[in-house]
Amino acid sequence: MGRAEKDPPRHGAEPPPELADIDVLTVLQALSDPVRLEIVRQLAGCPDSAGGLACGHIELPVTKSTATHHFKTLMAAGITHEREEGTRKFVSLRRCELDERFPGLVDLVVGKSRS
Amino acid sequence: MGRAEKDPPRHGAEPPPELADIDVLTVLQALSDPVRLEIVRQLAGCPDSAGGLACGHIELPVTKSTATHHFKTLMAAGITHEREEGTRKFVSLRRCELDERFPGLVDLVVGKSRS
DNA sequence: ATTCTCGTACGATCCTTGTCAAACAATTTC
DNA sequence: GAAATTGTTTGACAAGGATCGTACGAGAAT
Repeated sequence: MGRAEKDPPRHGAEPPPELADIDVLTVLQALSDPVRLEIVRQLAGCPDSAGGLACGHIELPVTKSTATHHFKTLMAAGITHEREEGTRKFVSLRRCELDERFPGLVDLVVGKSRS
Repeated sequence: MGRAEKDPPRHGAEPPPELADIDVLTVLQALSDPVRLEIVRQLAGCPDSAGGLACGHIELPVTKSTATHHFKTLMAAGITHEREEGTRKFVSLRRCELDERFPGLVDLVVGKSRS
């Protein structure tokens, strides 16, 4: 039947929100979970230079379905960006935008504070 | 009878934690609630010069018992400091210490970001 | 084509926690 | 001393959300 849509990702990938549209509370809530904090840390301190880390390469103490949930939460909060490549997915920190919108936040989370 | 203790606050006031002992996660969790965020904002943008705001003067959309719970949470996370005066209690932001331990955090929460 | 890998979707469960109401305790005020 | 003020404590409750297992779907590898 009529395929009106042109090329939507088969899996429900919602449009990445503008960072300006995101309030602090949402970001804080997203970061207030140990697993998600761990994700952000791995994303921040890695050779993400290219296009982020593959989800499967991020080691987490939870199952895959739970990890999916957390990835979704992070992206909905505007913290991460996702890129699909075949059956694999790459997640990356929206570092520049975060640093501009919320100066110091990423450094804080990553643990760049203290001497 | 023997009053061994010298002057313990009748209400269970736990010792204020050292800021260095507090991890980011705890702080983020404490700040990831709309009511507590509102508290911090009122504390940050007020004539708190003296000794903080009286709990009763902080207007919140919750009952007193709920407010007590939030105040406790904030202090346990090292974000606030409390001072008792008679039957009244004054709450204040540990701004200097926070700024040193978590640079930019308070400004972020208060909304000093964006141009 | 069959199988394997990677991630999603759904449903169920369980734990955390934000919330209130009511009873209580301490201090101030009359 | 009695009443009013201020905040705490406790118990109960509901909503949120973190978690898992299973089933599913889409590419990749054989």
